[in-house]
Order: sequence, then structure tokens, then C-alpha cells
Amino acid sequence: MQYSHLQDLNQAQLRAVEHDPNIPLQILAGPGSGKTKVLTTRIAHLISQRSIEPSSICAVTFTNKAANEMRERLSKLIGMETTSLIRMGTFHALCAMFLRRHANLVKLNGNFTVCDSDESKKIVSKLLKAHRVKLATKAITLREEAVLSLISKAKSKGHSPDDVLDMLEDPSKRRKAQKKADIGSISALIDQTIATLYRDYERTLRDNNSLDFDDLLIYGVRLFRDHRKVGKWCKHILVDEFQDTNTMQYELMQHIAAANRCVTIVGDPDQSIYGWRSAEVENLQRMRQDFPSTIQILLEHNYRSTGSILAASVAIVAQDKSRIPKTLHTQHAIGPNPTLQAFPSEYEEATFIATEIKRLLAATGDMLKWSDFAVLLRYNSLSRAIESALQQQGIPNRVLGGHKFFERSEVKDILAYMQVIDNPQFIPAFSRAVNTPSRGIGEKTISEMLTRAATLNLSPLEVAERIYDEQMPDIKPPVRRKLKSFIEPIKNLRKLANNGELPSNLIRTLLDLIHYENHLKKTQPDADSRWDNVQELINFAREFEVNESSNLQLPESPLPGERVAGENDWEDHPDEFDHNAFDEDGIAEIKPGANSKLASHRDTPLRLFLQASMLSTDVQTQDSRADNNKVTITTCHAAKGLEWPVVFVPAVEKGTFPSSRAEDVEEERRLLYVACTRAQGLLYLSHSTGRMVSGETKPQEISEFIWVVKRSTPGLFSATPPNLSREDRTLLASVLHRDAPDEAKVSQRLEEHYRTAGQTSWSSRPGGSTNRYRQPPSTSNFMPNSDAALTSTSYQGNLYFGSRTRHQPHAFVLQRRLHQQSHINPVQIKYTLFLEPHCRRPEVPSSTPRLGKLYPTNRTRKL
DNA sequence: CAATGGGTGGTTTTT
DNA sequence: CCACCCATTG
Repeated sequence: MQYSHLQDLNQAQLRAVEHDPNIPLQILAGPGSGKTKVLTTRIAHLISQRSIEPSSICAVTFTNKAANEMRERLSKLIGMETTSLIRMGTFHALCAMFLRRHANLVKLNGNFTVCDSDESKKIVSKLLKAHRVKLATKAITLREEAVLSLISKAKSKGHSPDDVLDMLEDPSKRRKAQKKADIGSISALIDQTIATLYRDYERTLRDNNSLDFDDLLIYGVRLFRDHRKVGKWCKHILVDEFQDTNTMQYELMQHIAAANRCVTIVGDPDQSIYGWRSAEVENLQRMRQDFPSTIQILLEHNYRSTGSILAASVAIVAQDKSRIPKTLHTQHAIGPNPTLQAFPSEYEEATFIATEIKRLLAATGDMLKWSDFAVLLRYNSLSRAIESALQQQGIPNRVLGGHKFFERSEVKDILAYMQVIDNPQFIPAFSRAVNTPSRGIGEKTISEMLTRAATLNLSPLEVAERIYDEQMPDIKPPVRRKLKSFIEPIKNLRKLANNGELPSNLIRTLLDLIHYENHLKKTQPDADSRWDNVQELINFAREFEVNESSNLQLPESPLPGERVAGENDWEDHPDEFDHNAFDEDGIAEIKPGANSKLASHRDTPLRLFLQASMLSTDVQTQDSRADNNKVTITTCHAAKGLEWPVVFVPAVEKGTFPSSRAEDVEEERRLLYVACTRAQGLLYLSHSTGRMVSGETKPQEISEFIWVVKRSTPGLFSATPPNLSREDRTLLASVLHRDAPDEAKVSQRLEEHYRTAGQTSWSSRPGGSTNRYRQPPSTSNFMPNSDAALTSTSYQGNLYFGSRTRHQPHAFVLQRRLHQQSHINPVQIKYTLFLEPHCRRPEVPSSTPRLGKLYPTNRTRKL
């Protein structure tokens, strides 16, 4: 490795990079201490100085995004080709790819489908119905999410359904708290029910040839634990965000590292924010026990933030009494204090953020751009007011997270077809696809098919096919003919898929065969944007194909879904292979020779694509690729590991920070710490004294996290935004490693800003009351005036102000939706008006009908 | 039996 | 603004 890469490391970082690979290493890295840099440089070091094969290195990240970033950074250090050999990804993705390859070793089928939480929820919901009556008599209602979360917790700890049931039956094994509860009491009934649900849920998943996220880890542990060969390739494993690993992930690390026990982990207990997902900070301690020679290196030098941001952040987290005190230094100057402001409502708060962003652009003479700003929220639904305000002021923005791309119904429709083709046993996909678009196959018919499938031990798809092929009697209300438009496309696509057709082409063919675009137009008001999403899915597939196929040409490629160690190992050392490990169910005959053939059958591009789809959370849209100069709105959780020059954290209020549902208050405090430490140059905390909570404006108090700090150390925050003096600008530039802005430009932009502010920003108009936005003078507003454009034919229609979907962010444009239902009387027209409080005077395209009057509302209102 | 529309209630955080 | 439940209609 070139000297230059090591040159700009500090001493601690350098020690971490060059640390003896054979001695387990814990790097405890505070925020902004360059941990990713250390991790990547260490990997480069291992390869170039310690002669470790890239393909023997396993790098585990917490999210796909982090994996991609690491891949990018490494590419710059050691080149794309070498980088692509490293086995990199999330624990889930790594498990998934090894499980595909070695499915038979843990009695799975290679074509298992990864079940997402939506489908899990539906499964639980179905199972829950059987218990509902019994529970209702005791006035208990169990919500699916609650059940699922308990199941997930059990699974993350490695408790099987039997373990849980045993614990219930044998009171001596119970925890004390549970012991107190009388047997037969309500809580015992709940426990019993949940244990049963857990068992049935697992059974259902297996019947569906499916694994949920937790299963990927559980089966991964089994695979690596019971079949040492599978992990033999690993000479060094590096784990990022170690403080957020759960028990299963810890064990995975152990078993993958088993052969050489060469481990590097990076973590920061102060940033552990995933306890609710069964992450255990204790894993840091546990590692030191399990790997007794572990060395700790502390990275305490923060390169990211100004002194005042760091001081405020540390003051927040230091309130945690159980925290192990740690130091963090910064080389940067103090800089302007973080701002702490109160607003009367979320709208003023949001409006302030929007105008402040504009002001900062001006005040820095455009040294800052839109993408330098982030708004970090405790939860996604807080984004509405922010999005709305940014839209209002024409600030480009993007919401990260939120409802995920892959959870959108149009995307799920397409994926369901793909899943059915790949894994006909996966019932959720079958049930969805079989009647999309509507074929007149309803609930009853589907459940009849499912029952037949269960009793005959066939996949539901086979049942449908047999009915269609007349190999099986039809169902009472004849359904055979209706199945034609389902079975024919499936047969077609299946053939293509088995011949290794590219997923993108499969999707295109599918869209054609089932006339999906038509279906959207007929059924969805926002068909255009939904169709865009479908196109985006094709783009995702294309991108995937390009990346994947280039990797496939490499003999030992590491990317998710890629052919990995197992196969080559078997061929290299066939005698070493443990044949007993195979299960008894007939697949046992697989020999190294036969395997490659089978493998080629297994790893259809479709399957790899589906796996990637299920494991990736978000997708880069065409839009964001073309123009990513946008303000980021996202959750504090999703912001982990990222940084921005300017960060806003709104809603720092009781009930939000900490969340009223949070179990662990200290974790919430750390979450706020994580959010604050994302900021490089400027940090704005704000709270509102009133906030709309489920339709009702409720008074809000400032978060105790801040209140306590503010009281004990008053000087940490400033009550007004920084005026951004020349000195501030220079500091900002130095923190960001940018050139200081041109002074003439600053004054020119500022002048321009204040000249136009009054016009563009209606919030700054004088004389408004708090609720002026929610009760606008009705005369100055609009409402559809039906007739003009709408008279001619007969239809039902909806009019929307601002379909505020993330993938089509053109809010406040009037959209018209027409239902062609010619039998309906022409005069019968219905409108729905979605009007956000911010939407005062929407731009109405001239092509749409003129509007009469508006009924003041802050909610949906029908006319 | 299926489709559709209307009404309603409810949202932490994520692989 | 979704997902879900219900009533009505085809």
C-alpha cells in the first residue's frame, strides 16, 4: 500500500490499521473519528502488507448502504477488481448467499424466498385469527406487530419455539418476573398464545419454503457452526457497528472466524441504538471473554464537527449515568453554538428550517448547496410537515427511508410474480399474483386452492395449473377459465427464467403479458407515478445484472448471490468434504461433480435478483441519480454513519425524544447523540410547543434530554441562529475542507435573499396568527368547480391537491383521476381534497377546471 | 362470490 | 395516506 494512505492517519488510527491480524482487535471509535477510513485502510493493509487474499477477507457492515460506501472507498484504495473479491455485505446478505449455496446442509431448499416483514405480518395475522375468540373472552387483543416483535426477539436470542414452550411448561426455568404471574392468568395465556403462534409461524415459513430476516441469521449460524468447511475460506473477519450486533450475529462472527480467530471489530457503545432490535452492546465485553487476547484501540479524535457541536453532543450523552466516560477531542475551532429554538407549531418549525436553509445558502455565498443539509427525525411520519415546507419554498429534497421502494404495492405485485416463478411454494406471492390484475378470483377461491395444496402436498401454483390443465376438478364457481390469464404468463415466464433470462426482461415480458400498465391506469389514481416505480424496478434489475454479470466472469467473486468458497473448496479438496453432513432426504447424493450442474440451476439470475430485492431497503431512483443535490430528510437511525455540513433535528420534545413507546430511555438519549454528531458545521435543535398528534393539536414540552443540559450548562446552545459572520464562514469552510466563500458573492446573495424572502416565503409575512395556515380565508382559495372540463362523459373522479408521494414529489399540483364507469350518471362526481395545512394557494394547471371555493380544512375533506 | 367505494383508525426506529 | 372493515352492487 502506498505510503500516502497511511500518512494522513493519526497515531491511534495507524496502530489500528497495522495491528497484528492474528490478535483480535476492538477499535472503539467515537463519532467522526475516521472509523471507516481505518477499516478500509486496514483491509488494504491486510491485503498488501500481510498477504491475505482479498477473497479470504470478510467485511460485515450494518446496512447495504454502508457496504456500498465501503466498497467505493476500497475501490479507490486497492482498485475495483481486488475490492470485488472481498466478501462484503450485511450479516443477512452474507448468510443468504451462503445458504443458497449450501442449503442442503441445513435442510433447506436453495430456492427459498426471503420473507419480508409485510408478509410475516400477514402470516401472523392469519394465525392470530384462530386465537382471537379465545383471547376476546379475556378482553385481550394482540396486535400482529407485537407478536412479531416478540417472536423476533426470541429468534434473535436463539430461542426456538420449543425452547419457549419448555420455558412456559417448566416454571423453574422461568424468569422471576414471570414466576409471579399465576398460571392460567392473563399473562400466562398471552405467553402461551405467543409461544404457539411462534411455533405455527415457523411451521408456516418452512411450508412456504421461506426464511424471514431472523431465519437468515439462525440458519447461517447453523451452517457455519455445523459445517466448518463452509467458513474455511475466511482468514480475517471485520465487523463494523459492532455495538449493534445481536446474539445471532455475534455467534455468526464467532463461527466464521472459527478457523483463524482473526477478528477486527469497530464499535462505539455510545452509538448503540438498536437495542429494540435485540442488539446487545454486551457483545463488546463478550468478545473480550471469548477472545481473551483481544486488544482495544481507542479512536478519540473527532475530525468531523466543530468544538461547540461536539461539546453539546457530549453533554447530551454524558447524562447517561451508566455510560463509561470517554473523551473526544477535536482539532476544529469552537464555532457557532448549536441553535436551540422553540416554535408554536410544527408548521412554523418546518417553515423556519426551509427559510434558514435558503438563508444559509445565501449567507455562505453558495458555498453550501442543498445536499449539504439534512433534517433528522425521530420517526418517519414527522417528515410530512418538513417535506411540505420545503416543497412550498421550492427546495429540492428527498426522503430516505419512509415506505420503502420494495414495499410499494406496484413493486410487490411484480415481485410476487417473480417469486411465484422461482418458488411456487411461497403462498404470499401466489395469493397476491393470482388475482392481480383482478381476474375474479377471490378470497374463497384462493383459500380453496390453498387447502387443496395443503392436503395434496402440492404447491398452490401446481393446484392452479392442474385445475387449468383439467387434471383436477374445477372449483364450485368455475374458475378454470379465469386462471388462463394467470397460468399462461406464468408458464411462459418460467420457461424463460429457467433458461436464465435476465430479470429485467422477465419483468418487461410480464408487464406485457398481464397488461399491467393498463391495470394501473384503471385502478390507481396516481398510475403514472406507480408506473414510474415499475420502471425503476426494471432499472434496479438492469443495474443488478450489469454488476452481477461482470462479477460472474471472475472465478472467485464475492458479491451477494455470487458463487463463493464452497464449491471451489469441494473441487480443490474433495476428500475433505464431510459427506455425512448431508441430510437424509435424498439430496444427500449431491457430489462435488453434480453440484456444479445443480448450482447453475439454482443460481438463476432471477433468484439472485429476488434476493437482492428482498435484502435491499432502498433503491437509487433515476431522479436521484440525475440530480442528487437535494436536502436529505431521514430518521436518526438511518443517519448513523453519515454526516452533513448542516443538520436540523426538529421535534426534540417529550414523547418524541424519548419516544413515548421507548423501552430504554438511555438508548433514546444516545439516538439524539448520534443525530447531533452527524453535523459538521452547524446544528439546529428545535421543538414545538404544540404538535398535531393524530388529528389533534397537543401541547408539547421540550425534551428532558435537552432541558437538563440547558439548565446545567446554559452556554452550550444559542437561542438564535448564527449570523454567520466572516469568521464563522471561514471556520465552516475549514471544517468542510472547502474554499472560503467570496465576500462579494456573500453580500450579493444575502441582499438578493432578503429582497425576495418576503415574496417567496409567505411565512415571513407580518401579522399572521398561529393558525392562519389552518384556517385560510376561504375566498382566496380554490375548490373544484365541477362542470367545465368534467361534464362530457360519465365517470367518478377524485381530485387531489398534492399527492405527496416520495417518488413523485410534485406536491400541490392538482391531479385528476377518472374512473371510467360509463353506467354511472354523468352528474355524479365526487372529489377528494387532500390539503396540507401548508398548502395555501396551490398552483393549478390551466388545463384543470377552475375552482370555486375552499372549505377550510387541515384534513381530508369530501364534497 | 367478487369488486368497489366509503369510512375509519392509526404510524418508532430496520435487516 | 396506507391498510382494514363494512355495505352495496354486479
